[in-house]
Amino acid sequence: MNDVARQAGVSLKTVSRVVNGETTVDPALAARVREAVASLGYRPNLGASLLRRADQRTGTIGLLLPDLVSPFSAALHRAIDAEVTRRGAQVLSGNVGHDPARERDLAETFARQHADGLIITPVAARQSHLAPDIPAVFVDRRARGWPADTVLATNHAGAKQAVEHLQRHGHRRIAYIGTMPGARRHGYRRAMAAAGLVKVERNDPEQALLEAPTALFTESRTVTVAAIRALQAAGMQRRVALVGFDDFPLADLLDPGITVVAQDPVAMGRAAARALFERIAGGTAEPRVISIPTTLIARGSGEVAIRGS
Amino acid sequence: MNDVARQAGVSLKTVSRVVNGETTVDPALAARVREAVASLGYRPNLGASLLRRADQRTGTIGLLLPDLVSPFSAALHRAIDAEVTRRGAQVLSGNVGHDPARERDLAETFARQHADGLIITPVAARQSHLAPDIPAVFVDRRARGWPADTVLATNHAGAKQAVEHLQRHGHRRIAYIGTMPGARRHGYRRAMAAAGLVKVERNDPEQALLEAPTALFTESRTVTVAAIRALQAAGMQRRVALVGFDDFPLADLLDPGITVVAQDPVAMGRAAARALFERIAGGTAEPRVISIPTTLIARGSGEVAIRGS
DNA sequence: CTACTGCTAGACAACGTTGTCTCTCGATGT
DNA sequence: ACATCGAGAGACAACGTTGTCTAGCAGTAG
Repeated sequence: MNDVARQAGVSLKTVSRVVNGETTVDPALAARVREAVASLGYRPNLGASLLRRADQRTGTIGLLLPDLVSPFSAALHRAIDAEVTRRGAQVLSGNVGHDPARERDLAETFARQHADGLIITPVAARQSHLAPDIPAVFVDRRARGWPADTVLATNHAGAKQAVEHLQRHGHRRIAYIGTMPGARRHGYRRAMAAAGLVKVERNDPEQALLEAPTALFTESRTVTVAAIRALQAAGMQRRVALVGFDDFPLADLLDPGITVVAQDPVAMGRAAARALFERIAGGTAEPRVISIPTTLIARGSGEVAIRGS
Repeated sequence: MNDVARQAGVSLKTVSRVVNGETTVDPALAARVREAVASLGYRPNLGASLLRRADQRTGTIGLLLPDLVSPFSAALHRAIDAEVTRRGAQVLSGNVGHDPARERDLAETFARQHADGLIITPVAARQSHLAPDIPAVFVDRRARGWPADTVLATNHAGAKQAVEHLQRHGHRRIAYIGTMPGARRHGYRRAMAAAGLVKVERNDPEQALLEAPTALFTESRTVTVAAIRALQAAGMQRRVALVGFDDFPLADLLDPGITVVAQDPVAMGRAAARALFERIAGGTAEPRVISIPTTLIARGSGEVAIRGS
């Protein structure tokens, strides 16, 4: 900035004024300054600026996601990005990859980079490591040890709806496939108990098929795909019904099309971004949970007829 | 830092030493300092540190991708992330979304945040806007106006291989579907010309099918999926052959499985990260192009028998 | 017992920027 | 003609940190 001032023949402070778009500068001087800025390739030092400045905003939002490859995360990212960009800020994202240490490191990095706020799908056991002075919003999972707005799909209701859908199609031996505790599993249990049916819960489709179920309900996209493979390998894709939690691309092009409980990542992302901007603006309301409804999309695999045994 | 020094009863500089892990501090003092740091929730100011510091490294790599939703980008991101993390640095990524202005803004942001380097899939017409003092590596596309290492798939050879594969299966009316100029289209033309066949190039599968081709070669995943839909809609998925450029999840579960020319995003990401670290370390070799081979994966759609017409 | 060495810890300046204060100069009102 | 005012521009300090220099002190050799 010194060099710019020298080349433009003005004081340091005047350069600062021009760079910051203050109006109390003679247009002729301002032009000279801008010219010097361009010719020297001057770039303001964010750190120094932040150091001195009162308003600490950087226009940057940090996004921490556990899995970049998942279409759900990707859609969420895109929705958040759209909403944040619409408000003139930027999203920088980091890949946590289910590693608690990386969640901590990345959050720390964003904090040091003076992100205005964070949107996080928590993977660590507790989130108490987060910087207390940076607003955060959680999405897709609940956090622990750090009260903040949380955006969730209606996991329990969605799972219940999926199982009831299978029950309506006559299924009574419905297996749950998945490895996580949580609302989806709980929704399955609730629906099965309500109908007086025996619960069958397994970690993977191969194990589940040993129990001769007539229908499968899968906890997540990964498991759904594993189940499709297992059914195709056994040639049973038209004999055993399948409903998966979480939609995915090409689900409609498979044969049969895969019936899913679709989340709404666009609405979730938008809600998360909005909640975050409210916090950044100084909102101090009690932390709340925002629920985004799921939708059952019937495509065939969830409606295969039950075999007379 | 002042507060920490006061609480620990030491000087400012000693706190600095402890925070930076210098060894010339009495262990007892260091322990007092660390305790004070923890109890006050002190977080060093990156900006101020960078301001004073000689070594300007931040351990941060910026990644600019055009499309988060594409499995190729996601895989690339993951591979880069793995390689960068392995070297103790972090990746922060931004979604450019095919918008040249956002490419510029995000690159600018990363520059201001003192990223050590950038990995970019260029979308803008020219990359001359990039900060000259920050090493950059391009991946998946060539840049213009900014010489740097570039990692590319063997697009020309891959396309040629795909078309030759179809020719070997007896196809003579092979349509190219895609909208971009470039090496893939050029590879198609080369292979067709070499076999003395008539080129049919169209923007979308519906138009291409009007020409009654016996085989389709699609330029990218998006187009491949559109072609699958079109073929299924017309019930022709077993009569018209299809080879797509770029692999995608579930390609093997479709019926027929989709034959593709697979890129190797893992190798590409790793190569890009390695090239970048060489530049960061001060490598000044002539910019080079690193080619990563593609592989044809036969799954059925590219091998459907040609109908005796 | 003195001079020297080695090591720890503090004082001070400087990094690049901006908030505040002050100065200059021309315009306005009486 | 004189006092007053406002707008534009510069001087200066301060933000939080670290590189450099120096002071203090204990241990060691002569």
